[in-house]
Amino acid sequence: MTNRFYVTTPIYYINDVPHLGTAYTTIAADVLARYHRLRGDETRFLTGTDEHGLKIQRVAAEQGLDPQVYADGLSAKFRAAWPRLGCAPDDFIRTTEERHMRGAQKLWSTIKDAGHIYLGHYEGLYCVACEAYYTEKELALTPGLCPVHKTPVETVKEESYFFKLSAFQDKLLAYYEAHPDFVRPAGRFNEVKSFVKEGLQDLSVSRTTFNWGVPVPGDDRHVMYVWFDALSNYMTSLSAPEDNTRFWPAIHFVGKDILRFHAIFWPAFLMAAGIELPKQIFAHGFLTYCGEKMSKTLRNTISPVELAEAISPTVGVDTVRYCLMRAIAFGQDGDFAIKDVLQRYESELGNNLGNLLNRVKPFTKEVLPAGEPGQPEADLLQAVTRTVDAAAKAFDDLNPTGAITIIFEVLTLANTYINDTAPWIAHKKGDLKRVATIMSPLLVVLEVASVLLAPVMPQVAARVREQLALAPIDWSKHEALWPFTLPVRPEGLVVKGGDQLFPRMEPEKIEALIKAFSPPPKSTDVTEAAPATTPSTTETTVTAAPAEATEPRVRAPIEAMPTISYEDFARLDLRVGIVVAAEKVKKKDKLLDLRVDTGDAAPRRIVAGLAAAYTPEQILGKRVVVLCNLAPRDFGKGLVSEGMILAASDEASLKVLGVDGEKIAGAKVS
RNA sequence: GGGCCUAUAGCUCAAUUGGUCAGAGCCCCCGGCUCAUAACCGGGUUGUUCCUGGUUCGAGUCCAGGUGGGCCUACCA
Repeated sequence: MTNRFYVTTPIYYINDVPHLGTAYTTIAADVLARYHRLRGDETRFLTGTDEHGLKIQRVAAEQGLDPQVYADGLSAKFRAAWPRLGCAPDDFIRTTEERHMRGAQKLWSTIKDAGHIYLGHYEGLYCVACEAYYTEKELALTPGLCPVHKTPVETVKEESYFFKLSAFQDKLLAYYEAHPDFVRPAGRFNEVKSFVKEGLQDLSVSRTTFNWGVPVPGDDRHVMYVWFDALSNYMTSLSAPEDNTRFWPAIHFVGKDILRFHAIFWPAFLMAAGIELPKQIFAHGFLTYCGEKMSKTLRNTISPVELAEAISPTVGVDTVRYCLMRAIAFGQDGDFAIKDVLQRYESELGNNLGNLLNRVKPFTKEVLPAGEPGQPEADLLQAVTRTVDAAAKAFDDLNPTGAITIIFEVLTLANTYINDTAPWIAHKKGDLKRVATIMSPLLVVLEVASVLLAPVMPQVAARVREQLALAPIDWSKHEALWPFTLPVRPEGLVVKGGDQLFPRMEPEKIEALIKAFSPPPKSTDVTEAAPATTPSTTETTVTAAPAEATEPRVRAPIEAMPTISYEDFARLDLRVGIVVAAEKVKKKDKLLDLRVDTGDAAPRRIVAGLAAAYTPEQILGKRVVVLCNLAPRDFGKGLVSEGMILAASDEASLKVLGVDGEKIAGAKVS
């Protein structure tokens, strides 16, 4: 029986460029796909691009382009990037392709016919960049602005189709229970489970506010929600141009940020359609680069392709692939640092692997008749056999990091073996038979390593084999390793040799690489904006969100709101208030429970989301501006707020409005 | 607030279901070798396994509580 292996990456949204993060996912998928090909498994590796959505439609319009033309250009960048990183997907799907749109519509119709999609209404504040609605509550700290993008949200009311996600809560939990490896690593699975246990709401799965998407079957006014559209790619790729549905179910590689869509929404869609669920969803960790979070600037600056080409035109790509797989335990967060890459290039790849090949060459110019293997030879061959099994087991367990570690251990053993057997002594004596005996297992080590490392470093593997005069790797099935049989080299075979695989870098080159691929200095535009300020008088306030600080600060365009009359304004009962009591609300991180004297008979209670910006002590006694005739708001447990304290906010902080001088409580504000 | 993950040598990380002196690489020191990319091999130094309790014949591993770091989620008039 043929084993099948179907691995997918997310389809990448084309408003971004291919960067280290997406490269990591894609390379990991490629490594596993290559491994399974070697095993002779029928293998399919899918990646692609997600091209629909309001955001693309708008940007294209701004540039005066047809959205399809715009998408064509960006998608092509992704398609071109992967081969340059040694990745060879079997299919590259685009959500704007006819075959995908047809397939997504078919999935939709199946789910609708089964009664799991219904027509309703959705009203809310929408962020174009997120493709998501926000509740007003979610925007309290940044009124009118998306908390993620800091751009204005838009009030949108639309008719919408809904998916009955709520109906699948129990079925999902039951499925999770029955399939303990459905999501890996286990910790991530726990997160998914607890999210589902907290309750699922029906999901709005269509939009009418734009038309750059897959039309809803039978209702052209609607296009599908991007996630419905996007997730279906894993199936639609299998149906066209030829029938590959036998590959289903897939293993989905995803970043942990989009795990929820893959581990909850997607399985629910599939259940609704009566389709088998994915075999597994593997959430890998996030990378930092040289210890820094992946900010927008970093993403744009640090190009994995350019790094690979700068390291070496021949083995740079494989070096990057190797380091990504080796340095970061697959599934965990990790750091990718240029210094670490150069270190591993020299030490592990150069000294260990490259040098091993090099020191074998002088004794194996031609394969000569060998004598009976002694104990050291037998031991080394034993180790090789064990390595093949152990490495395969690691790869099978989606643990490329472990596989690499195991393979390099046998290389160290081989180096030890040469030291111990000292072939140069026999060589000097002219005992060529002894030399051949010693060399024989070393050639086995290198040959086996060339196959085992091929998934990670296909180019390097090819070069090793070329130098050893071995046939190229058979990517449809490399028979010799599984089950493992000792390779026999024909006597008289001339070993080609060749250049060093990983030539030592000049110190100048190392320095230049470190310089070129170090993270750019952090943006200091905030201080630059105030040139008159000398450093000594600069405030040393600790800003609240260090993660955001690394992002370039782009001032969001202020969208003018509709004009109102004076009468409208006069309806606001605005007064000066004095905070006379303040305490934190228990169990609510951001809420302060305040008593404010607004000139009424008694201080009024106001619950305000200010705790992130003010401690009770800081706010106590402050003169603030209060909107007094706002409808009361109940926070539950008897917490009723009878007004609102005006505050100004930007992405950095939140400050209440004050009053100059000593105005009395209750003074009118207009 | 609810939840998840994580903490092991100077650095990066390992330690099958609780079971022999807690290991490896890098760095550093000493020695060996000279085929090889000043490479290779051997030896050595470094640990309160974050803290406090508990279960057990036995805990890095399990339990409870705490601390640091990361993340998911909720409240935000």
